Amino acid sequence: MHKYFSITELTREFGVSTRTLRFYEDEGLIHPERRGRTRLFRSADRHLIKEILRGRRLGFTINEIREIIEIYKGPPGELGQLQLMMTRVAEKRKQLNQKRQDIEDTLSELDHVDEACLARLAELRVGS
Amino acid sequence: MHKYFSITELTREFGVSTRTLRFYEDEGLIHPERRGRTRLFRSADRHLIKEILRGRRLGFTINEIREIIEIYKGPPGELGQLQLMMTRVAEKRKQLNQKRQDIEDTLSELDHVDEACLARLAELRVGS
DNA sequence: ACTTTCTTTTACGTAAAAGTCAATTTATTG
DNA sequence: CAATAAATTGACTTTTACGTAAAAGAAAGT
Repeated sequence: MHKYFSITELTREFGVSTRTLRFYEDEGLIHPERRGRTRLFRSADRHLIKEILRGRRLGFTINEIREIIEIYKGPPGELGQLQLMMTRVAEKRKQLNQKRQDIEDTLSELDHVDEACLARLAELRVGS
Repeated sequence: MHKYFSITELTREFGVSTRTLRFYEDEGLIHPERRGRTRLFRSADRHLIKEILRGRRLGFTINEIREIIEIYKGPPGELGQLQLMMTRVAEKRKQLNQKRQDIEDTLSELDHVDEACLARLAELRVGS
């Protein structure tokens, strides 16, 4: 039952360097345990790394990723904090919707390009 | 019929600095005309800027954006080039689909957070 | 015990994408 | 036409997100 992951295990799984994982720790995004000086990653850390890399693929900065991770930490007890959090969630959702729209637009332009390519191919085959 | 846009007009429209637009020109992404030394942007440039910023929001690098823009320039005549281009289109589509999946995943996690917040709010209102 | 492999810390380096500043030019307008 | 505003280039700086190298401690196989 493999309780811990080593750093290289995770670098191999996710295709990142040890430097990157240590950097994320420095940034306070993950908090692996220690045996002596060696880092021991648990599956919670592993899951967080997934989230981080997902954010990275979407072009979020480390700070934005940090915000998202903070959000995941679950709802706080106090009313004011709750309302603040819901505002933040709405904000992130807005950013994500914008990105989604950007993706749809780009994909549809790629579709046009593809069609144009196919048309040109057909022409070539006929031997224009 | 407003044939040209000035640089500041476009910086205002898109919320970027003049330095940024000049940077994109240096990178060969846009090619505004010149009257003397002053840049004159046409709507084609304006449209390109939109594409660039869209790519930027999605976390593409300048080089990746350049690739996308190259793709938009329309299908080439020669067969080999055509096939190469279709490969590139497929590649970009793959990246975009990954990003879209990332967005869906993140949005659905935000939904969970939101629900948790609402639940907690309800509790508070009852006065737990 | 020896070697190999992993891991650590510390510190400096770097590429990308602009920001900032200074010194000019050019354009506009009262 | 002098003044002011807007635009230019060029050089230097900054921020982000790591890369890389050095030096050394620890673990594991032979």
